[in-house]
Amino acid sequence: MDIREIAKRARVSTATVSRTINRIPTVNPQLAKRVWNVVEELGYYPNTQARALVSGRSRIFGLIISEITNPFFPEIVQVFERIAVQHHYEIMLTSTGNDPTRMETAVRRMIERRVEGVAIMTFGMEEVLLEDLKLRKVPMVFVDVGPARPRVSNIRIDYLHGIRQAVQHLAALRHQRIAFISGPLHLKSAEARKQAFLSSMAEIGLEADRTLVVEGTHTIEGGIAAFGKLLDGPTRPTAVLCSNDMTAMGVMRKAYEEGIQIPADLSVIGFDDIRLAQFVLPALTTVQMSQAELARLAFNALLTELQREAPSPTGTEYVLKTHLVLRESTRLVSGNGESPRKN
Amino acid sequence: MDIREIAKRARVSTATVSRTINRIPTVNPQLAKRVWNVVEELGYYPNTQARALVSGRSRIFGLIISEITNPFFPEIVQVFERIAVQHHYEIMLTSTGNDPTRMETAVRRMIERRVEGVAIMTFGMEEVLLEDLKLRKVPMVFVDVGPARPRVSNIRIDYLHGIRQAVQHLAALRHQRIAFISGPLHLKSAEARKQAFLSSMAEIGLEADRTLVVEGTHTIEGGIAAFGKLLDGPTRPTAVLCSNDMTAMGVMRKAYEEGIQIPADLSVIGFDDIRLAQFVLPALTTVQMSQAELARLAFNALLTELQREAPSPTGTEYVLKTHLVLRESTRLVSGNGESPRKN
DNA sequence: AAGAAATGAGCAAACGTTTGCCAGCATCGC
DNA sequence: GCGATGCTGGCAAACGTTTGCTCATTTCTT
Repeated sequence: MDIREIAKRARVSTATVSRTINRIPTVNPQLAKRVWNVVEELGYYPNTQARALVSGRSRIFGLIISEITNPFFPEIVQVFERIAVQHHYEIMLTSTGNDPTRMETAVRRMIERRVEGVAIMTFGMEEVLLEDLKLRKVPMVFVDVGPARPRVSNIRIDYLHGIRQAVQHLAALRHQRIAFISGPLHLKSAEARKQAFLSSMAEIGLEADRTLVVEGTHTIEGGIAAFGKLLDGPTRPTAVLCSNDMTAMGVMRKAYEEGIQIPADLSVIGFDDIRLAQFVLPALTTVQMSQAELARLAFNALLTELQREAPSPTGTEYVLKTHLVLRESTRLVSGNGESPRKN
Repeated sequence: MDIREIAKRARVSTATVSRTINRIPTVNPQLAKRVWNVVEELGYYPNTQARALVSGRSRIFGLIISEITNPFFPEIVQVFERIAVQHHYEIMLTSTGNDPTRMETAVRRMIERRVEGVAIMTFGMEEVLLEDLKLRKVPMVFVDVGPARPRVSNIRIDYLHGIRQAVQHLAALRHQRIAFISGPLHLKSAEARKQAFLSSMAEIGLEADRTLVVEGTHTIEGGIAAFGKLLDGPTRPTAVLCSNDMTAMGVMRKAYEEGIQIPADLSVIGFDDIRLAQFVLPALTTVQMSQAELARLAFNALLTELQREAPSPTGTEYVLKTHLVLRESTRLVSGNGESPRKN
């Protein structure tokens, strides 16, 4: 059941049917009515691939994330999808697990489907893999890569704002031995968060003890391991700031196992503010980076680039702010703030 | 840069290029080599929409879930996607939030993209909305709807097995006042779980106190509310079995607020075994329903139906077993098991 | 050695739309 | 009343593939 069938039954040409369906205003309302009736009656749905083929527009955006099972991402997906649908776009989703091979095949599949743009929400991926997309002049949007380039936008996260708030909050609660568990440091974003921590500490005259800065993996397991390392280290922190909420959950888990009470014995702050953060016990004080806003920015970046006639020579940069949200996992440092000895 | 370009440069016909790319064995290896070289050199990627148009196969499966932000679903999506890619399928994902309108537009979009099949992993959706898909003879797979029909498969979840284990586990720990927080009862699957609970109780001669069976919403918030109702009720449970893990997390949250210790004062069991269940504090004893397995079953159901020449008149039914996994949130009933009075 | 069968490659017709161009007709200005 | 000007709607050519046929060439059969 195609457009010709409709045309025949409505006694018009296929051109008119096409124009009717696309709501092109030049068609006589009476004819349009005839067409719509037939469309209705037959339950006709236009074939998107034919449309895409001739119009050269697939109406698909690619969305690359690192792991859908990481609670940080579903919200991004949700919002991105919702906006996409509103704009009559479909989204092609892949989680690459930060595996270059999967990344590569994902890019290939996207090109084959002729995506009109792709959002790479993976927080620091080897850009080499995206060469093919650049070649084909597909608009892209990254988060946290260097300066934007023609046709590729960048969303810069203002880590400093939120992390500085977190550090000062901790300082206000008289914490001095503040630990930081970073993400995997080969990710630019992880490095940036760490730097933000370091400079926030310096700013208020607290020296960041080297042994209190350890690397995690942005996972619960990583948090458990990292906090274990901290506990085994020479000085025990009274507070720990984590590079993401999953890591913080790992810390909480490990603390639970070791009989360390949060927030009585230890304050912990997360990063991201995933929805779960508010339901964890105790609810997690964390630095919010709005996933919804991120998704919105990314989609708009793509759309904007698409309707720009000449690509701006420099590309556009967007900024997303972060800020602290207070909940239950931080408290005034206990005792005199002296280092409790390990047993 | 299309297939004609390749053909010209390799001095063959487009037909040969097409056959080469599709690895049709009748083409002379020498020609094939020439073709591949040009393909390589030019970085040619075939246009999927053109392919789909002429071949009549979109190589897309629809995947409908209720809410991607519900931690139960990402794993399904992940596994489903992975298998799909292996089979050179793309997936078109939508979360409907159980909203009929969104469901409707989702179905429409899927038909327009000419999906070859759709998996409805939504645990009980009004089937009316899928009429259009049935009309077009698109294979479908449901979970927990009635008997399978031609072209639509059904995955039946064997709730009884796991829930019976859970109830007996609780009974073995001397619990008598066992509460049950169901899902929203308009969902068939929620109803089925409740029935499984009731019959499991009956089986071991425990009467299920009516005031101990309350309805939740399959969310944390619902769990909080439901457990609140339980606490306000005439008899306090010593254990509560939840219709999903989110609900259980709500119960844990509320218990935390009320100063009720888990598992010391209250045992709680979840359902689903989402990954988070093992990281919650204390780790949640729960009935596992493997999301990976579910995804696998669904994909295979679709694929099988697709390569069946004549649709089996009856449709196929698959079964997914559930079973209890023991963790930290259950314990021998405290005290004498007598009802502690509310204060 | 000659005809039959098998093999391999090309021609061209689809697939279901959109859209540039043209023609028919009505309207308008004078 | 007649030519010029606008509107509408139709014709047909794309879009980039796949694939049924056909035909030339090679290999087999006897």
